Amino acid sequence: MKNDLSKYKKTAKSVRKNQIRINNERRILAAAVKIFAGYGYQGATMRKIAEEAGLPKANLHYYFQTKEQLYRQVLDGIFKDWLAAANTFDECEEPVEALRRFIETKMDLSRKRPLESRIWAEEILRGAPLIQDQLEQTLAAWLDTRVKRITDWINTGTIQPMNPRILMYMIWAVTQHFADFESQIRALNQQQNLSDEQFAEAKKQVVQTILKGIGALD
Amino acid sequence: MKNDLSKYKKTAKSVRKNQIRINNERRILAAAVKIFAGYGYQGATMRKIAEEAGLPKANLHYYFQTKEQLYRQVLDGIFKDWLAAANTFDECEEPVEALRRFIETKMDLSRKRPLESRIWAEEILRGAPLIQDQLEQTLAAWLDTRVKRITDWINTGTIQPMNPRILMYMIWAVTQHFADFESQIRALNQQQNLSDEQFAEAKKQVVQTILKGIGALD
DNA sequence: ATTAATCTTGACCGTTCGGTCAGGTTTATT
DNA sequence: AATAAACCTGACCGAACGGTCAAGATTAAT
Repeated sequence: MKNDLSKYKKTAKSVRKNQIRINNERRILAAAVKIFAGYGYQGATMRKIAEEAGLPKANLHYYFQTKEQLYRQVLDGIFKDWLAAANTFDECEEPVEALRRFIETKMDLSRKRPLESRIWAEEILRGAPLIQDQLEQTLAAWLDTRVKRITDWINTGTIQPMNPRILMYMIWAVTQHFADFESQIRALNQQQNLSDEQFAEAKKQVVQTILKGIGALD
Repeated sequence: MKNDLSKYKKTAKSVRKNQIRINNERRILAAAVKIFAGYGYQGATMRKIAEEAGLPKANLHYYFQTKEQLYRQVLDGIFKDWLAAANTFDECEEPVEALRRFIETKMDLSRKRPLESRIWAEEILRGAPLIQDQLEQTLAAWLDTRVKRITDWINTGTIQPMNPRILMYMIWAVTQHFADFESQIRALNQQQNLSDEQFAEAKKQVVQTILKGIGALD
């Protein structure tokens, strides 16, 4: 039980004590993101993560009992970031601006955190063995409320009739593509990652195409 | 050299002889597609593939020397199918119809061959270590000629100005999403895969949104 | 019927994997 | 200064991996 956290009561003592733990957990998680993104869950090894973190392998198991637990914490962090970004959808009452902000935020997330996007994508690709619950509950609930909002817009004639779920799938697909398929895009762009200018152009065109595609522009 | 194929000269003899080989290679490749799609390259094991094919593991190594060679052949087959489907882009002179057919064919491919799409996606996700050459050469050349066609349409005022590459990325992203993220879509659809009707609706909306989005409709 | 080529397979091999553990070191508390 | 809690880590373990091989079975050619 050397790893049992329940003994940490909220005293000044434990708060200070936690500094080492917090620090090392952060290092390990950052290394895990890199390695899981680069090799996949099965391809990633505790040794590679330990090397990346600059710690002996046994030390990883002191903070995270198993590889799967470490991976779960990585996934949790990604999901939280994703939800935070996705909630930009609610910042605006007006459909065009709400969708524009949502798409732009998702594009920015793909640009800034491609590793996390790839880890998520691989998990889904493998059938979401570890995150099915989150998908069926948290994500499904998130989607349901946004579908209702879009349905309201349709019913009030603000935007044209469509299936809101399919719209959301399209937005997710396109925005995440720039992170998940980065290596393919690079190969098709003279072996160069998209420059900031190219990415800005892509972002603009994606927003424009989708908004115009659902009849929210013109 | 028990696996050297160079000894097969084009005689009646070798043609008949090959029947067993052809048959077993097909079985193994079909099993490999299932296992690679379900577990990823690293997660797939020769034992699992052997079980799926109903053959002893050593027999796999008789037909395919290494796991990597087997995987390469799977990728080759996928790439050929992909190119064949993609060439529907050229069947029509007129932009709306050409794009519509292309999108629909890609959607059908995602519906009928989701496993292959997932294997391809995972390979790209991992940085395309084995298919970089194909991407940089064959796929880049394919894309270049289609970009030229779209540019012609733009220059003649048939469709509105845009970056054709980004359009193609969007089409790939959206169409492949229905195969690659199938498990996520299922989780958001009452744990049910899209029915034929739902998929047909998605296909229609995807075509409609993209074509309208680039100003090719109305 | 004989021979040769091809195909089949259980048993085995070296390597690497995730994970464990005893015992030492550092840090915090009294 | 003494004690306890937390942290650290080299060495080790059983299991599973990709791959090999010798020897037998099957098929085709003569």
